Amino acid sequence: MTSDSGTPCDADRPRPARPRDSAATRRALLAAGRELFASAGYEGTTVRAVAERAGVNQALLFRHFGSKEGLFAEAVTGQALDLLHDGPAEQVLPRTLAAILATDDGSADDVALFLAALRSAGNTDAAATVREELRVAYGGTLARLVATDDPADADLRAELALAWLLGIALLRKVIRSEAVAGADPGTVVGHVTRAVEALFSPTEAG
Amino acid sequence: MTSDSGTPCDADRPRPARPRDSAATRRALLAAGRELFASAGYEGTTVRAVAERAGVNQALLFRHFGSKEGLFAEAVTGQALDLLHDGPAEQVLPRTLAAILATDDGSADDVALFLAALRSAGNTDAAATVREELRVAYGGTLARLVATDDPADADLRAELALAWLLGIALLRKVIRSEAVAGADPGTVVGHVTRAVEALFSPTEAG
DNA sequence: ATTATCTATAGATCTATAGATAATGC
DNA sequence: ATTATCTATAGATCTATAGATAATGC
Repeated sequence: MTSDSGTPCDADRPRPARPRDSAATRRALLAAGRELFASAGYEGTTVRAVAERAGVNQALLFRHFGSKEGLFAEAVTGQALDLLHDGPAEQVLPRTLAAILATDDGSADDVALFLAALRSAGNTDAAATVREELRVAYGGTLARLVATDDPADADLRAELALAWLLGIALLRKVIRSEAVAGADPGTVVGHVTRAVEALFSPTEAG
Repeated sequence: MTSDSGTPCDADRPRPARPRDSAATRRALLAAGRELFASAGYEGTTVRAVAERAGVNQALLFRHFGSKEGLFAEAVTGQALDLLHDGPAEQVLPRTLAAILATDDGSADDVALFLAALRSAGNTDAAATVREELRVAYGGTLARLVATDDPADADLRAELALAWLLGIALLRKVIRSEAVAGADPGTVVGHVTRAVEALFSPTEAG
């Protein structure tokens, strides 16, 4: 039943001969990786899915990044720390929170690092590196906003605030709670800010 | 080099003939599943690893639970809601927090539900069910502690508190932050309680 | 001639099942 | 005779690689 000449069905084009653009291929793989890692985690993302989403042959992923871990590291590391330095340090928390609440599922660029860190089971070295980078950068910035003499206590309170950001991202993106997802972002920021002020202000005892 | 008779090496015992105890096998699989799902998530846990940890043949897992998802559902669902009802509702938050901070890696029984929900990539129906169950049960209990007239706002604030618990569990168990992991549990509970009081108390506007 | 892209497949998992073997209950 | 346990393996992935094919640069 296979006609010898022509065969106009889509299945056996002789290869569409993609435009030769190494840099664009690399960018496409990075973008696709960020999206999929963010939405499905490291283990839930296959290299085939990344390549398909990028519109690129699967073998090119290995040519460019060596391994799945290599792609993960380059795609995610350092990605969303932009948010941390994208304004005054005093407003890191509302700024990050707004980004978490604003992004839709299409391009989760800003919070990709958050979600990838959350959802990657973490047996991977690359995932552990990403999480550590996130923790140190955010924790350090937040710690300077805490009103206390005790450095250890400042670190603790800062990381408790970071934990809240992570948890809210989780509830919003993974658990998809309607209460959080459907709420007015301004209201959420207001509540969280008020509570974090209590967390960061001096305790009555000290 | 293989001796014909005897061969005292461990490798070819004729099968140790495990004690026949269907109920014990089932319990062992459930316990092993809880531990591994909690520490590695759904996708990071293989049925072989569960069976090995349970000291049970891998095929028995399917005999008892039908599938990996079946085991996950039975192992995790309804597991740690005990914590929710294990004392006065007013103290759900410090009680859960104390459990999150107290458990060591060996037997993460009480917070297994939290962690399994966190780390399972969620494409699984069973994982989504677990997360939803957790959200509804905790959210509902916490919402009754919020001082506000607006039900929608009470739900929102309650789930923000739940998000915090999830985030703290994440930072403690997955990211393994030393600041949170090494802190005195009482101190952590104090900080969080103080901030949540601000979150749950009436706003100045309303 | 060099370099990007694609084909085809090796090798290592992992879930799940069919059917053999051994222990208990009657 | 029934039921728990075990062996062995099918079938479907998934990562990674070796080497063929086609497009660009000189």
